[in-house]
Amino acid sequence: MSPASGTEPAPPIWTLPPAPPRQRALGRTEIVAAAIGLADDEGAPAVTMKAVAGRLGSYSPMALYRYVHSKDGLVDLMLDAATAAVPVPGQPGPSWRADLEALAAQTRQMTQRHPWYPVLFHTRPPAGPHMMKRLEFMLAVLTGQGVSTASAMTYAALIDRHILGSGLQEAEEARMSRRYGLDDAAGLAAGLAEMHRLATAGDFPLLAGWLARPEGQSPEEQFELGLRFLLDGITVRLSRPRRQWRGRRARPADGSSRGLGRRASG
Amino acid sequence: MSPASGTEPAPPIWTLPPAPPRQRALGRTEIVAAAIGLADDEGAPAVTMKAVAGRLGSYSPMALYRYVHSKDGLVDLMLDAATAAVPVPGQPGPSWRADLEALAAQTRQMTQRHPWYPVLFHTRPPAGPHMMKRLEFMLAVLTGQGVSTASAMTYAALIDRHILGSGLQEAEEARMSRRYGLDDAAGLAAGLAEMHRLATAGDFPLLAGWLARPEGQSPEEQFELGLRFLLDGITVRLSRPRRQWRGRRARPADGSSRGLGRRASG
DNA sequence: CACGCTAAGTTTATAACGTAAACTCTGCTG
DNA sequence: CAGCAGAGTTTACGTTATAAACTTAGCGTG
Repeated sequence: MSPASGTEPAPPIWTLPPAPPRQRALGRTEIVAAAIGLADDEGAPAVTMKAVAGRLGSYSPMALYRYVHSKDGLVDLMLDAATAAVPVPGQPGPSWRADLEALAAQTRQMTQRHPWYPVLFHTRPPAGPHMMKRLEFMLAVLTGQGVSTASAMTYAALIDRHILGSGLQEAEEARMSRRYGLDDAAGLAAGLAEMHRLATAGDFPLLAGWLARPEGQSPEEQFELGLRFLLDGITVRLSRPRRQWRGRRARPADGSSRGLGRRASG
Repeated sequence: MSPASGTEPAPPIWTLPPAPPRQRALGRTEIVAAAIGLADDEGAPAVTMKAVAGRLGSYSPMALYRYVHSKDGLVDLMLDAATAAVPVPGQPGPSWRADLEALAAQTRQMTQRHPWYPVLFHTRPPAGPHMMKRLEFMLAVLTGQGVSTASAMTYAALIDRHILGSGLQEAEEARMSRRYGLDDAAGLAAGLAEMHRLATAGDFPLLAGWLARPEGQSPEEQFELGLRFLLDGITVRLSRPRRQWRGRRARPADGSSRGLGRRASG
């Protein structure tokens, strides 16, 4: 690199960066933000250590390890950071249903901002602090209506399953749209036509008919409908109290003691 | 390899395999069966081309490519083969609800035999012939009650979302149990205790209380409950017909025409 | 019988991934 | 000034999927 006898003049100093500001540039929050931005832009599989480091400047992939310990650690941080963005009230409000509807809507909006969330969620244990806070709120809302914590756990799990399942499905569709380029009409219609061909070949008239003109509820309507079904079901259970005035004593007959590793957060 | 001047005698011929029966040993079905067995035993990430080839005998990973074209192709075949194992009646029976309950139960049993199924399902487009057959049956059952194909699509999607979501959650728990060795008490309790510590540290009393004695509905009860909620919701919609005597003409006001890439199978 | 074609598998090579271990700076402090 | 610690890089290794070239077995045909 030394210009010992080169014909080129030495490059003017001021064209080079004035000095690498060697003062703890990197940090957990920056790294996680870069990873989230990358996942937002290009999807979950685009999150590689190299790509995240590159997005932060001219860093080597190994530079991240000092801060996030491993890729799984980075994913955990991403998930909890995204969860932190869904607002959770400090206390349940007057209407338990409104509370859960609002939380569900906020969570869904988060998964729409971060389509990778449902994809990565199921690859890691859900033990982040913000996930816990969110779950605690759901439990508070439900136990406030007199059900046991165990039942509240079940209801929360059903709701989160629906939210994440919806997001997962839409994330997959988005992924396929991306694969076939950004112009929908071209490749997407081709894939649809191929499916239609298979459906008619297999003698599936209803499916083929739908594929020929695929109309129906929007993802949004579908989400709302499923959520309504679940909340309606919970309503029935709440209005049929098993013990009078929200009895505090344990109810061992409520459910078997199985399901040790159960989890329910999102 | 020639025993030119070695002191060892030439190995007796009959200790060596008599002759490689070079007559089309491999085939799609064998490969897919091996991959499914591997995934059943060791989980979805254990399915690598090398491992599958090894399970079939002393094959090179590249031997599979002639038959399955790529790993994604192999996964597609695995998914459809597993789907083929859930029995689908040729015609809807007298009770639509019994039909859907039976199909859901059979599907769930399949996902319990193949915990990798929900994991891999969301990585591939659901266009396999047996998936289509299964979906066609659900559509037949529901449209037989007078709803449009579009609405039937929505209901089917909600049910499958619940089935696969349940399986996904349980698959994750199984994965964690495997990671911490097979003896539950040792590592699993430690992980639980760690979560409990975090919950108390974060001031989440309800969650901490539950973690201290984690009891509640079994996964089976949870699944049944969620399914009941969904079917109850669908029941309400069915018993409130929007058109008299299952009108055949299209109902464009049923839902917006959005949701082009929608899919609903399982 | 010799020839060559084709199907079936293997070998080799490449690019990308996560990450352990060793190394190289830089700036501060005793 | 010595050296120490923190920040980042380089190098290296084991995996993964898979393209491309090569090898071998068996069959049919001149």
